[in-house]
Amino acid sequence: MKDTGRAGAQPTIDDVAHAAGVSRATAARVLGSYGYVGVDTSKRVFDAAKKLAYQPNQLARSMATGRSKTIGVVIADVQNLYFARAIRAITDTASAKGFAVILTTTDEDIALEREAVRVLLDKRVDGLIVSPTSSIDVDHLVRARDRGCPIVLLDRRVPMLNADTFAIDNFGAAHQAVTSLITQGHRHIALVSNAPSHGEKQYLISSVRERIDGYRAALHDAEIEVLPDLIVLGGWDAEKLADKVRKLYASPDRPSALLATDSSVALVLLKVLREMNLSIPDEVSLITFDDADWTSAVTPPLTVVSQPIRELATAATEDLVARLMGEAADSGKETLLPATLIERDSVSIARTEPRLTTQSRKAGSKLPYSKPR
Amino acid sequence: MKDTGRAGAQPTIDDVAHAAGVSRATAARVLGSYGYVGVDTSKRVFDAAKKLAYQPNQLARSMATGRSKTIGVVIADVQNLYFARAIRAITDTASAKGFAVILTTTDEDIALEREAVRVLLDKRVDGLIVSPTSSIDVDHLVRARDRGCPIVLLDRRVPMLNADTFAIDNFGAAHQAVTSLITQGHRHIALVSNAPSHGEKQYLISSVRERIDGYRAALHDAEIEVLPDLIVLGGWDAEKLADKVRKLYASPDRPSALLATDSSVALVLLKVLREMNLSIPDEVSLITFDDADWTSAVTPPLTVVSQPIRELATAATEDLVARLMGEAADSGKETLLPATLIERDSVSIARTEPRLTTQSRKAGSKLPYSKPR
DNA sequence: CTGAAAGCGCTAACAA
DNA sequence: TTGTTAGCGCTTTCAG
Repeated sequence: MKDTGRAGAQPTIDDVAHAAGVSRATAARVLGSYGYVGVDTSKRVFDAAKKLAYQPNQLARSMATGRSKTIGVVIADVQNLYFARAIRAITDTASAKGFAVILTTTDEDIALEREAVRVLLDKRVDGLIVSPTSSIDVDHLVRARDRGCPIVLLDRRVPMLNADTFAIDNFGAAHQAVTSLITQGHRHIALVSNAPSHGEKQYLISSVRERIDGYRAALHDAEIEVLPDLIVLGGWDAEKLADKVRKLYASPDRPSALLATDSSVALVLLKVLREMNLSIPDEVSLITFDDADWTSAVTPPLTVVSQPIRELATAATEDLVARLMGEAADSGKETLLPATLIERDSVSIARTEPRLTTQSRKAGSKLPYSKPR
Repeated sequence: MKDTGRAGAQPTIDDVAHAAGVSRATAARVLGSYGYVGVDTSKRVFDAAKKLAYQPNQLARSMATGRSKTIGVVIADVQNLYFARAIRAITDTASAKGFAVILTTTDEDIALEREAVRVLLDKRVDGLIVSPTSSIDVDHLVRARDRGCPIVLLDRRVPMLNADTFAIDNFGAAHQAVTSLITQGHRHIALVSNAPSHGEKQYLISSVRERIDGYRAALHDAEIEVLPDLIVLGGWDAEKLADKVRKLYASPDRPSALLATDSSVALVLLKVLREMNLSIPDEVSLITFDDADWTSAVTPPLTVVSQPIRELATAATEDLVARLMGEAADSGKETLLPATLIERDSVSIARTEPRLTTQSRKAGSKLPYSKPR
């Protein structure tokens, strides 16, 4: 049913050896370029290989060497700007180093993350780049590491794991952003995230938790009270997040400034503010993490905390590869690259007049706020 | 340092067999759930496996069965909205079917595409989902298919390959979009793409080519002359594209409407129009392919041609998997899912007055077409 | 410098 | 029902 008398498919190294009139071991040596081989023998083998269009079977090679030249990537969702950029950087640098990338997605679900890691381990990836959903629910990661599968962490920390970690200084970045808002006179600043609110503080994704801490610290440093209601954790359903934000703006003391923990949150904010007819930056100032490509296309262009995503992911991959190549080094190192506050037009000076409440306002001021709905 | 006297790492199926007091074959049977096995033997094996935390080595399994339970994905760039959504759908449905996904990126470079396919073939992926850069430079794909690696195509066609293809009706979608513009009175409509202009028409990515054809046909149907200068192919450098658009708007007969072939082009357009102080939709109407999440966050919200990306990618993956599972069916089938024109606020009625030229204008007449340059 | 042979961990006939 | 035994394609001692 197949073509020639020969078997249906791929020529093996034996075929090449045969065609070149050498032993399999010799063929393997020249094809794998190791050991000593006579120059003319070598040529014969190469020729034979080319003629047969020989493609080494990586599976077999992996089987024999114990290394698959593959790294596993575990992230929440490729559609998220941060991860999209990260993955691009990872595949680029991995393939430059001769590694392929298996991609898995967790949707921030710990069960899916466990499953993903299991699959990756079964496939015998040489190492893992993960952006873990939880910083405490990490037994699967610990086990992976103990089985000899190196792990590097991206964007999020896992203290227990003692793995190399690549991220920005989230605390500092949030602190800086909030401080810049305070400097503009804002005192009623909310932080909005799409991380889920249920559970204890330590269940939060570490980067978000650190941003919250930075936010609190900045307020604290300015002697502004931290109001719990101004920290809104919406969960991953955009519509629910939107509702919470609407509620936030229905209350008498509306924030005059917002800090969004990522660009998809910013999108929700934009939508809600528009539907409530609140103008940026006149009525509400806004800063968001992540400089998505559209942030300067909206009106007004958004002030953002820009993360060096590509650099982080590249560094993470290089670190992992180095480790796989045997360059030991002790793990647990943290690489914190600087984030940049890019000031555009979504932040303005807070009005010096008292904030408007539901019932009254002063001349020269804006529209009365009407409870939506 | 490890547990029992056994070696450093992963327990093998032999270990399990040993621990359960059965032969390797039996252990394999229960673990692989095939063949007949006694119920209590089965239990013993399971227990042993659990106790040893046995993880089957997929590499070995692949080696033995000849199938790797892995599919390769070859696309241009994860950062592109279309591919990000597609990949999400692919990984989701693949993993639901028990397949892992190796991701490669070509950046629309045929050499990289070749390389990617080679790597994937070496890794013995069971099948390929590809969005090929070229519709004629496809020998590597043909070879892959001939080697027995099924291929399904996403977004783009390759006539020579006779592979199952999943896309929208690009011709029809573009035709519809342009027609809707014409209906609003526009007659000077440009199509803007970031596909590279060099080379012959057939070197264009097929989806873009078809959109251009649809654009021409719509104009033709309305008896509007097709001006070559109104088809701008910018290449993948955003800045160069921006320059071409600036040039387009520097000429006396500026288009009153634009069709962008994807959302990243739309972003460039937004930027240029803003910097030239041209307002949408008053001075320029705009429609773009792909309903990126930000399209309704900008001012004004953009009218878009929305593609059912997730559905397409899911269908493609299911098709491939079915094929891998042995469900033959003849290949070459084309699945064209409907795209939707979502009308928002970036299109308005063309002014009936003559368009303004830099120096003068006449009442009621059209602009004379001047051969640019 | 080259060849023979022993695996890597698993599957799949074929026997028992 | 279970065990024996070949491999899958490649790497890698160990002799020669």
